[in-house]
Amino acid sequence: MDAVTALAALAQDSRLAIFRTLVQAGPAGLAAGRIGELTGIAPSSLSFHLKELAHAGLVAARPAGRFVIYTANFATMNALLGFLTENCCGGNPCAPVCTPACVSEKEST
Amino acid sequence: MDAVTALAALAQDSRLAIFRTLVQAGPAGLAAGRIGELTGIAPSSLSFHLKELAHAGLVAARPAGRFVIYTANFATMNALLGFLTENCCGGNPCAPVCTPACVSEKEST
DNA sequence: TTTATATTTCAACTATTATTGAAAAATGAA
DNA sequence: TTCATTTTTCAATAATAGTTGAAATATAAA
Repeated sequence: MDAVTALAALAQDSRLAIFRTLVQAGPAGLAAGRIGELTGIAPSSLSFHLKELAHAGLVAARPAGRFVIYTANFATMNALLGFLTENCCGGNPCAPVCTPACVSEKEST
Repeated sequence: MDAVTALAALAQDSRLAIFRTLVQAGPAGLAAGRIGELTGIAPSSLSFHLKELAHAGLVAARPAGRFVIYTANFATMNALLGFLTENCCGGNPCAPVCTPACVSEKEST
């Protein structure tokens, strides 16, 4: 995982909105068009940003008929959170360092 | 907290290295020059990036003699992590949603 | 096959960001 | 006061990113 790539993917209004929408949608995901409705992003722009998120490994695409279903990649998200807080305070007992924040059904193996 | 601002601040090699160094240094923080030594970033560039991080609320500066001590802002960091995972899977029982990853002494009140 | 729907691709434009080196400001020591 | 150290500011340069609208692709329905 490239943390800078993932962070850059999230560091943008449209993409952050898309990603959070998918996190909240859970492992079932949402069709591209539905994401567009929920976020108010134009199709062209939406496609661009979904690709950026996919490139960063933060979302996955799965064709379903003439729809494309996008889902958040919870493993990447958790890895990113872990990376940010890695070895916090030099490992000294400073806090409850608990990282995984969301685990989809498929990834709970 | 503006999440996009914080993410943008972290979405850059030098700044991510600086921030993680400060997270690991804990609440004691580090002088600017020491951060430069540890990360290999030139003074001018370092000053620029520290300001970006401070603007985003991710680090704080504290003068000490002719040094300036920088510290990570753990509250902002935790708020950011929480924002990313907010209402994960629509609130359904999908995972151990535990967010705070690091709490400095001063912020444990 | 024809039509409608869903999504992606492309080109053009505008705006923002990172780096460098030299100089300036602020503080403390001699 | 004079000198050395630490950090910040400034100007110039080079590279990257987001939006829009029209057209293209692909799948499904009539």
